[in-house]
Amino acid sequence: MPDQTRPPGQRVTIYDVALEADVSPSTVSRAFSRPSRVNSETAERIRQVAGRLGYRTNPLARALTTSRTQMIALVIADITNPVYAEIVRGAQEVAADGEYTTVLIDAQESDRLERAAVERTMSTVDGIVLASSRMSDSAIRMVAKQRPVVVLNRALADVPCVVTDDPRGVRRAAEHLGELGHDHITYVAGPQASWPNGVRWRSLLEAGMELEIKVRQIGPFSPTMAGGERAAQELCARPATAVLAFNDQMAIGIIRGLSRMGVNVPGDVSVVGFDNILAADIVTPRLTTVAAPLYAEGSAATRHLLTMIEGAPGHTGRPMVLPVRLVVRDSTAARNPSPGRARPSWVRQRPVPGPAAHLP
Amino acid sequence: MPDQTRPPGQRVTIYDVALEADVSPSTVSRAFSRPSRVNSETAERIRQVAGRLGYRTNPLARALTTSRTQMIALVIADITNPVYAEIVRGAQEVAADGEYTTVLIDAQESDRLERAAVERTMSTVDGIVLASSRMSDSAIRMVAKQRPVVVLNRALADVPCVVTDDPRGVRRAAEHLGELGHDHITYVAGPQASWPNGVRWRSLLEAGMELEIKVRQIGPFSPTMAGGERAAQELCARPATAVLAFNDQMAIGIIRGLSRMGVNVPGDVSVVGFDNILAADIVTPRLTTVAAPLYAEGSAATRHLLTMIEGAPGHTGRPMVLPVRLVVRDSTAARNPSPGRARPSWVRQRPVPGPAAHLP
DNA sequence: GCCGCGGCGGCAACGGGTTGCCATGTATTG
DNA sequence: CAATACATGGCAACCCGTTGCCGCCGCGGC
Repeated sequence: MPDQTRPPGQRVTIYDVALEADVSPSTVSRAFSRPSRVNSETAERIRQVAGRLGYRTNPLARALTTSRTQMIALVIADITNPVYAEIVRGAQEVAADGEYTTVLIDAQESDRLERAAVERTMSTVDGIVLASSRMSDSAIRMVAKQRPVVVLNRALADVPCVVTDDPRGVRRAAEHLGELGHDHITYVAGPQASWPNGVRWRSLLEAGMELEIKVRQIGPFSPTMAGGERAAQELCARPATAVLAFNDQMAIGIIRGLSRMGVNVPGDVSVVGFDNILAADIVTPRLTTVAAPLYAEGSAATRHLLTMIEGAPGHTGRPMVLPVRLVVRDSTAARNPSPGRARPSWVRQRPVPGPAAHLP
Repeated sequence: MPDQTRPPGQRVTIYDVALEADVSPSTVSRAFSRPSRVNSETAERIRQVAGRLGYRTNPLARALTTSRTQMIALVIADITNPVYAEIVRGAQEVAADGEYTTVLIDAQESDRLERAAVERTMSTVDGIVLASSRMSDSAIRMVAKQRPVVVLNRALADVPCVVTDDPRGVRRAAEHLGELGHDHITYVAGPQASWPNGVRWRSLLEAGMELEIKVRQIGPFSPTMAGGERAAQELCARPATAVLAFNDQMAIGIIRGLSRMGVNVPGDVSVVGFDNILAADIVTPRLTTVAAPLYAEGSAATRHLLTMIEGAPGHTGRPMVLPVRLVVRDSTAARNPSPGRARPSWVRQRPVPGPAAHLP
């Protein structure tokens, strides 16, 4: 009886338990991984002994043969962006329920960093959720070939996807602005590598067509408050009465930038954001925005991933689309009539006509 | 020559490489893990073959013998709280530099959840950073006995700690309010399980003593905007002209709650927060707050952890303390003179005297 | 010519579970 | 009562690297 109270400083293994419970190591193993495969009394006894000895199965050793680590990776574009907090929550909730641990990877808006991190982590996890990936389609497919992958906020053939109904959100925003008398909407673009950015712009184009509202695009800008403030400057050069921003952070930056330059929101310009982050409710004026079901995005994607890991085919047909809704607050208002002037009253510089400029 | 182009669908192992390079598996292993131990030409040849075959060493198998997974865990109290974003950034930066992957765990402000997650993850990681842990001291020590641990935002004997100079921050805030004519400061407490919460209150007590400012405490409240709004209600029952909140989110909630009730900030009440989150700069009025070096906290803690993992003793003497600074913005102002009245002008209810009430 | 030593590579024993297959004993069936 | 099926448990191989130790070889020293 070598291990009376506890083996010295070592970890307790199935061998220790086996010795103590007077069975073979394989039986101990089975008592935990395939309880039906062992007599229930024996199993109970083993569990008792294991509990007494403080045995915990070593996940690495298990993973070595089963190649299942019970870990999934969640890759997000920018942890600094509050939208991801809720997504992470949703994902972790589902993962924890399924006894999975989540490895969070912050890509810092960098294609390169993201690839490197994914590369490094891939072999250690059972599956990957790519939330707002900045990688190329081909890179994603490459990854998907080696591990179960679910892509969030991006549609991609042959890979399971979860997206939000951005076209509908944009449409609702456009309708809202149209009802307020705006006949021209400026889209302030976010990162080109962002898939929703393209969708939102194209949806606006389409909505503009149907609703007979003129649209144009400026940008791209960084999807942050600073990016929004830069956009505000450009907005002065090419004035507008209604702005749809790629996301809330930019929208807030735009409001701040505009205010600093003496432009009144929503008096002179209406601003609509995207995401409905917490801060949208605390800026002045409170931000009208398209709300996405963040938590649901994270949980849906993860749930889907887990079923794939469990062996389900991972239907790659149509992407799963989650509903959005327009939250109307105080940053949008009826268009300033500015009688007798085609351009809003706050224009000081000569408006620059023509299509939007694109930064390199 | 069994594996011409590539073995069917299997992973490439050192055995495949060994066969192809005509050496023994151990030599392949050494070529990667101890290059000096093998002839440089042989090593080069092995590397060539490995490259051609697409060999990647399996981190799990390696971990099994070396018991080093190249992963660390970072446990945070609430991913919804933006302070942690920067901390995570700092930690991940350092970790990535050292070729470590970060497992992020969100404790959701729950002692129980945190313990469970740590328990589950502990055996898979080489070390743990506990940022604002809600666990008990003894639970933390238990964990620290099994793995290298660095604690952030909490001081604890026998465990390496990184903290911010909150006493100094509180002191500066008190001085600032004192200079504005406030002779009474109300501390709005956050979670009791939060270590800094205690420190901040005690520091305020002390500062009040020295500066001859009366202090009291209300709460605890949840460290969120909602918690702040609840606090605002209580503030109406026990009015104050100067408030120090546990953190920025609560401070923002307080401002909103007060505003809604017709109380002017900073006209009637000055509010100071803690952390300097991004939103502090976008509320109206912009929030005066004690700024902590978030990024540095994360990176310092992680750096320390990595040295411990590399075998350094992990000096457990004094905790490492990081400087803070007071950022004065618009939520603090000279005390409303309210001539002829001892209580601020907005008091409608009879003030309740005596020490602060504690919620259970 | 013999000995010692350093460089290099291989053998084999791990690490801690998992699992296919077989042996035993008991229950069921004809 | 024989034959078959099933429930249990053990054996041993395996997952994929890592590493202690040993052997071989060539070289320099005495």
